[in-house]
Amino acid sequence: MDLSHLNHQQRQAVTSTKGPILVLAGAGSGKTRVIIQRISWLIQVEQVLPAEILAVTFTNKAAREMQERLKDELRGRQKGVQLSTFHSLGVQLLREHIDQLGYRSNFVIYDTQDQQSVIKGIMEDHDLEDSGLIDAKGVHYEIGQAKNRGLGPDHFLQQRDSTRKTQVGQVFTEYQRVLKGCNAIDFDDILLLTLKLFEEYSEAMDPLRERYHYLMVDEYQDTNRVQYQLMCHLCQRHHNLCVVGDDDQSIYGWRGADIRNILDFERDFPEAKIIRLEQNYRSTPTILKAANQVISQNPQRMPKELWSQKPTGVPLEWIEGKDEAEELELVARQIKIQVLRHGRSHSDYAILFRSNFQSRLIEETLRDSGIPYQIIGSTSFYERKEVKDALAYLRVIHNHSDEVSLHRIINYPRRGIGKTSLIQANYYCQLLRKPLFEICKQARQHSRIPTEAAMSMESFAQMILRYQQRFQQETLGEVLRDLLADVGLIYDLETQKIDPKTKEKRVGFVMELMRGLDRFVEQNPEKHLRDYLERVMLFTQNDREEELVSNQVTLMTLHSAKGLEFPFVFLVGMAEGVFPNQRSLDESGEEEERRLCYVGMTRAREELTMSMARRRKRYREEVSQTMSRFLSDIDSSLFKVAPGAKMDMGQKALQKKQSRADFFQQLRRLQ
DNA sequence: CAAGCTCTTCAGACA
DNA sequence: GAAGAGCTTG
Ligand SMILES: Nc1ncnc2c1ncn2[C@@H]1O[C@H](COP(=O)(O)OP(=O)(O)OP(=O)(O)O)[C@@H](O)[C@H]1O
Repeated sequence: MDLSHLNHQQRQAVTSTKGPILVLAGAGSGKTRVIIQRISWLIQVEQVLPAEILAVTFTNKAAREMQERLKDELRGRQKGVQLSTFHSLGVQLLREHIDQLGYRSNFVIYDTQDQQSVIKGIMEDHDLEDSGLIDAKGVHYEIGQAKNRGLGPDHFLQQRDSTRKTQVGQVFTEYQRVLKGCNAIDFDDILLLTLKLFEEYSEAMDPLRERYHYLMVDEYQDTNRVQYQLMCHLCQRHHNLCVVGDDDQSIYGWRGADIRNILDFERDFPEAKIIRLEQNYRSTPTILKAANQVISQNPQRMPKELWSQKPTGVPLEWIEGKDEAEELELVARQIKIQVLRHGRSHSDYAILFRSNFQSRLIEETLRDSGIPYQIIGSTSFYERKEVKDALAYLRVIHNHSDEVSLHRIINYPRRGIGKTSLIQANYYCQLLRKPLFEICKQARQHSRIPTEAAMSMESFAQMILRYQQRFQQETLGEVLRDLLADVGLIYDLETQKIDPKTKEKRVGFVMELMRGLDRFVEQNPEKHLRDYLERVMLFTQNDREEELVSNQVTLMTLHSAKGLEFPFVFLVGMAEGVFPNQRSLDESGEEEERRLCYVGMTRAREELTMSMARRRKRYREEVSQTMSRFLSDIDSSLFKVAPGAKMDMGQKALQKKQSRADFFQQLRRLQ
C-alpha cells in the first residue's frame, strides 16, 4: 500500500495497529487522514474484516464524510466498516437490548423541548414552579450536566443543606420516572443506558466487546466521561484503540466534554503510544500564525508545534460595517468579486458565525445578492411547532406511551377535548394506573369525562390504531399524507388568521417534512416508521442529502465547522458579546471561546476574512459594539487593513475612503 | 370551551 | 421574529 502521501509520524500512526495510541496534534495536521488511512491499511494490508472495525466520530456529518473518503480510497472494500457517532451506536444497541433496562424497544427520543415540557409538568404537579428556587430551564441544565458526568438524582438529593439542590433532585427523580412511563429516553440517556448495559448486563454485551477488533475515535477532545467509559468497554477485549484529538479544539465543554480524557489517557492505558503531528497541510503560514497568536493566550495548553510549508499567502482581510446589514453586504460583495475575479466556485466559500440567530440576516443578504448558499446544521426545522406536531402524530402511532407527544396532538387540531376533560382523564390514569392512551380508548366508561369529549377520545384512539396498521403495511409517505389530511393539520394551518407569508412558510415546512419522508422511503425502501423516527431524532437537518453541494456558499456555526476546511473563510460578527459570546464568558470564561476562534480561523486554507458591525440591533434597541478581543491578539501586520486601526482618525477615514473607492472601482471593472 | 388578542420572554454552541 | 402565557370575549 502506498503511504507516500503521509509524513513519517502519520505513517507511524497508521501502521501501529496493535495496542492503544493517542494522536495529539494541532489543526489541519492530518489527523482525520490518519484515521482514514489506518482503516485502509487494516483492510488492505492486515486483511482485517471491515466488520471488525469501528470508527466513531462526533457528528453524523463527520461520519458521512469519512464514509465518502473511505469509499474513494477503497472502492467498495470499505463496506461493512462501522462508522457512527456514539449516539447512533448507542441507539443501535439499545434497540436490541433496552428491554433489559425496563423500556420497550419502540422507545422514542426526547429532545430539549420535550424534556422541558416534562420538567414543567412535574414542577406544576408539585407546586414547585413559583418556589423561586428553580425554573424548568435551570433544572434541565442541571440534569444534563449531571448526566454527562454519569450522575443520577442522588447526587442532588444528598446535598441536604441546599433546598434548591434537593428540589432539583426531586424533579430529576420524577423526570426519570415520567420518561420511563412514556417509554422515552433523552439524548444523555442514550449514552448512559448503553453504558448501563455494559456495566450491569455485562455478559449479554460480551459479543460486542468481541466484535470490534479495532476502534478509532476522531475529535477525541470532545468526548465526555460517559463516552469515554463506553469506549473503554468497546475496546476492552482487543485493546486496539486509536484516538485522535487536539486539546486546543475542545469546544464542547458545555456538553460535558472532559479534557481529562486526554490527560489521563496514558494513565488508563499505560502501554499507550503517543504520536504528535506537527506539520499543517491546510492553511497558509499567515493564517496559521494568526490562529496561533489567538490560541497562545490560553494558559495550560499542552505543548504542540505546528508549522506550514506552504507559501506565505495573502494577508488577512478585515471588513467593518456600520451595522450588521452593511457588514454582511460587504461580505456578500467580496464573495461576488472574488468568485468573478478568481473564477472560484461558490462552494469554496464558507461564512461562519457564533450563534444560529446570526444566520437569518446572512441568508437574506445572500439571497438579495443572488449568491447561492446552503445552511448546514440548523436544528430549527425539527424544532418548529408545526413540524413537531406532525411528528408527534407519528411518534404516538409508533409508541402510544409517548405522552408528551400525545398531549401535543390530542386536541390539535381541535377535536373538543378540552382542559377539563384531560384533567378528568388524568385522574383515571392515576386511579387505575393506566396510561392516558388506554383511558382514551375506553373513555366513555369513565363517567367523569364529559360524553362529547369521551367520544372524541375514543375515535382519536381508534384513528391512531388504524394508522398504526397502515404504517405497517403501506408506503410511509402516502400514509402520512392521508393522516395529515385526515386530522386536518394542513387545513388548520391554512385557515389561521395570520399574515399570509408566515402561513405559507408553515405549510411549506410541513410539506418539506412530507417530502423528506418520501426521500427517506426512496433511499431506504425496506425501512420502517421506527427507522424514520430514529433518523429524524438523531440526524438533525444536517442530513439534507447534500443536494447539489456544488457551487453554493456554506453557512454554518463555528461548532459545526469543526473538522472541515474551505479555501475562503469569513468569520462574521467578530464583536465583543457576540463572539466571544457574553453568556459563555460569564459562565465559563473566555478560554473555550478562544479555542472556538482558533477552530474557526484554522478552517481556512488560502484566505481568511473577519468582519464586524459597529452597531447591532438587539430586539428593539440598537447597541454599539466593540471589536472582539481576539482580534487584538493578532499582529496587525498580518492584515491587509488592520482592524480597529492604530492610526489616527484622519488616516482611518482616508483609508476607508480609499479602500471603498478601490472597491467600487473593482465592482465597475467587473460589470 | 374556543378563539382571538396582547404581552412577555427569549435568541450559546449539538446529538 | 417566534412561541407561550394569560387575558377577554363570544
Ligand atoms: N501528509 C499529507 N500530505 C499532504 N496533505 C495532507 C497530509 N495529511 C493531511 N493532508 C491534508 O491536510 C488537510 C487537513 O487534514 P485533516 O483534515 O486530516 O486534518 P485534521 O488534523 O483532522 O484537522 P482538524 O484538527 O482541523 O480537524 C486535508 O486537506 C488533508 O488532505
